[in-house]
Amino acid sequence: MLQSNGDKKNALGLLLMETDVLGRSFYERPAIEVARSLLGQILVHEETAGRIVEVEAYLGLEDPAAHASRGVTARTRVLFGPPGHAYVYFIYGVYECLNLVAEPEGRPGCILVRALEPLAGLEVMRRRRPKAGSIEQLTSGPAKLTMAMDITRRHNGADVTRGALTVRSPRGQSDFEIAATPRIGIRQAKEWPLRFLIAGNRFVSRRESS
DNA sequence: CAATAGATCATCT
DNA sequence: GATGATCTATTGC
Repeated sequence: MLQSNGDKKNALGLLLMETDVLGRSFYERPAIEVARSLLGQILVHEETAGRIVEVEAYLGLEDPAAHASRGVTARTRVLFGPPGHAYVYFIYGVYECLNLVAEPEGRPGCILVRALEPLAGLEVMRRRRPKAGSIEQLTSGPAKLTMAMDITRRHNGADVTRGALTVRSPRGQSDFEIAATPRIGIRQAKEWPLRFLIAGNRFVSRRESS
């Protein structure tokens, strides 16, 4: 969209002016509801920002694909804590993925943020992801977006209703259709339609799915 | 295009 | 000791 350096710096400032940080009550709801509501919201970390276009809901003990399904461990502790906090886990010895904790304290539902539409700090994102050949590839995957926005395990447990890492809501109305599909990359509960995305958006991690 | 292998380590069995 | 909520490069059609 915006091309010059000056404009890009402005892009983040404008974004902050036009959005409000989502509070605790937003997250203190069933995970599926929070997942759908997160679409179209803006993830902000330092000088970078992106619009959430794809998420997955993970439930509790009843969801065999969820990390929380085996109860409280050192890793899953934050999932059982209060909502509105980040759960960042390390996977495949290489990557980190960002989740947002939902549901009232004691219930471990969470939302995996799978793809963003880059809105601010594109220059920085490109530098952090030199292998991305196009803007579409910058943040179109759960580990791509954490790399592009420098979200790491140091954010595990961070409160996203305040501080450096936040989710913000645009004031205007958003108008888009939500598609639901099975979740990606799991072995258990493969068919559950808990992946939600903005229909037709070109920044989602996969075009087609079934 | 689609399929697959390799990277590489925290976490849990 | 095996496995994984992924990405990338490479191979093969």
